Amino acid sequence: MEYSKVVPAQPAKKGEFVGLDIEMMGQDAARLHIPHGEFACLSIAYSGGIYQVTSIAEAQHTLQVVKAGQWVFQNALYDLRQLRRFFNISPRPIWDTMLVERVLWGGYYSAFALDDLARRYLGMRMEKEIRTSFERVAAIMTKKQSDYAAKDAAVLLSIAEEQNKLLVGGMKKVYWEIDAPMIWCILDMPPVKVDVDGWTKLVEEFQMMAGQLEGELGFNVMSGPQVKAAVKNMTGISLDNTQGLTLESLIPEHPVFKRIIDTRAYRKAVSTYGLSWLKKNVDEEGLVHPSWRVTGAETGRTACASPNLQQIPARNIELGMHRYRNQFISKYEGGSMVTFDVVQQEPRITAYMTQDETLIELIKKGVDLHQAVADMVSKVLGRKVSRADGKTLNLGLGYGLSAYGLAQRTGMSEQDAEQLVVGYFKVFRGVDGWINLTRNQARANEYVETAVGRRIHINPYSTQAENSAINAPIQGGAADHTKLAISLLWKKCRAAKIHFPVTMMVHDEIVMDVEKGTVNEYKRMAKEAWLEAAAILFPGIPFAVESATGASWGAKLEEQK
DNA sequence: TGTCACCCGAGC
DNA sequence: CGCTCGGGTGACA
Repeated sequence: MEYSKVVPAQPAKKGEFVGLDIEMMGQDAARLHIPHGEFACLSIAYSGGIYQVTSIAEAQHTLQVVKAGQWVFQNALYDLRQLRRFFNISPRPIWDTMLVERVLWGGYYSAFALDDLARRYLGMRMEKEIRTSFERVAAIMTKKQSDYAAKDAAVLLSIAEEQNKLLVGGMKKVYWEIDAPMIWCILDMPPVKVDVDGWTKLVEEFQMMAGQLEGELGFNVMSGPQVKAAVKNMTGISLDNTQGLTLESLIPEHPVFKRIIDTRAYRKAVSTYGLSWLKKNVDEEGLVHPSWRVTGAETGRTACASPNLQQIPARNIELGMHRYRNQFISKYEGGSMVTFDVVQQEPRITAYMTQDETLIELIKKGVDLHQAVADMVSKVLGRKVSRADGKTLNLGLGYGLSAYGLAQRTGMSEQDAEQLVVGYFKVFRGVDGWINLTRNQARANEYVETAVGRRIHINPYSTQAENSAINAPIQGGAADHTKLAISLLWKKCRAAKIHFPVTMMVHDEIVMDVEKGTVNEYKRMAKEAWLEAAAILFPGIPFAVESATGASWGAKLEEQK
């Protein structure tokens, strides 16, 4: 690998690809998303050659030399987050090979690391073990490591050039208008503050309940075999599986089922969300630094890990599990947590995709959708349909709706489920038509698209192909909406020269941590962002958002109680 | 003792 | 019936 150890002199031409890659020494592999470690080098590849600089000052200068180019990173969040520790970098469009690859091949490939891309586009095998060797603490890089880093930058450049031939039409728009701007949003997301004492007390409470209940039951509720044996012994019932839904359907048969379900909830509360959660995820200042992913799911949804803040308990209010959300508080003196969520996001997107007149009419009227669907299906079937069934239908639609699945989820017979589905399609002809059309498209193209053209590949050999074909454009459309809204809000904040307050993104909800006296300004901007994004992506469909303000993230749930 | 498949369940 | 991340269990080396 031929590269020079001096700062490049020749400025990058406007818009030309510039491969950039940094290496850090002595990092902890478990928390790569939290900036730490020693800067080792910045490698750079462009028309002017391949260079490698080993000091922060040279790195800053190098970026100035290539500032006119189109910067290319593999997982830009990592590199930019590190570089921003040392000097300011103005937001600019970034070609992130990993993110572009997800836009191009979401649902087709499942591996998006640099060596996967190198093999895919260049037929090249990369040596993984050198890459991981950077994690070990060492004073200086070996020649081998240095060569490897330089090669990374050159490879990046070549991959970007290949991807550029493919990124066209709707995919180009999705990347530049939705996904790429999210890089800067995530970089600017502040950490989240947790009330460690409150959390600890909660865990102790649940710990006691778990121990007490499990002691009374006398077996380990987390063990499938033990639950099956105990249930057989106590009730004579042979369980196929021990899932919550299965146990729930048996509650009328014997009191043990409810006890198992509740005990499991307490066990979950103290395992996944126990003291180890605090120890692993909260720093000395009570702050949590999660790892957000611009595109975590094949459908385009974001994802979050270490910890995953998109799965903090909220629903089991009966047992008080939602109180975990009360522990997420403002880090400002007198500050507030402001949540904003989209009301019925997926049904609205379904209405846009299907252009079903009946569904659009219901949304325009702003009625209780679950009840309205129940009433209308009830009318065509000539029998009572509950609001709960209406809700199941609305929700199930987003999952690809099948009578089999509906029956599985609700415990109703497959015949009843089939009847409900038939009734639903009689009422919503446009939805029926769109589903058939979309499934045909999936078969013909092996991909489906969201409203703006995000492509999600569908594996025709998967048994779930039919359902995924329906789910993907709806779930993906919702992801488009949320990400676009967040980037619009980020732009508004920059224009107003105020900090970006979004600490969490939970699919159809954002959570902002705002300083005292700024609630109304942020609320106005967030609402505008949600609605502007909806008007861009789904014109003609009215959208509604709801917000709640309080001392914690749980304010919304406390209101609903 | 460590690794892995599997099951389960938290969120949307 | 869709998409995630993460923990516990039990089998196996």
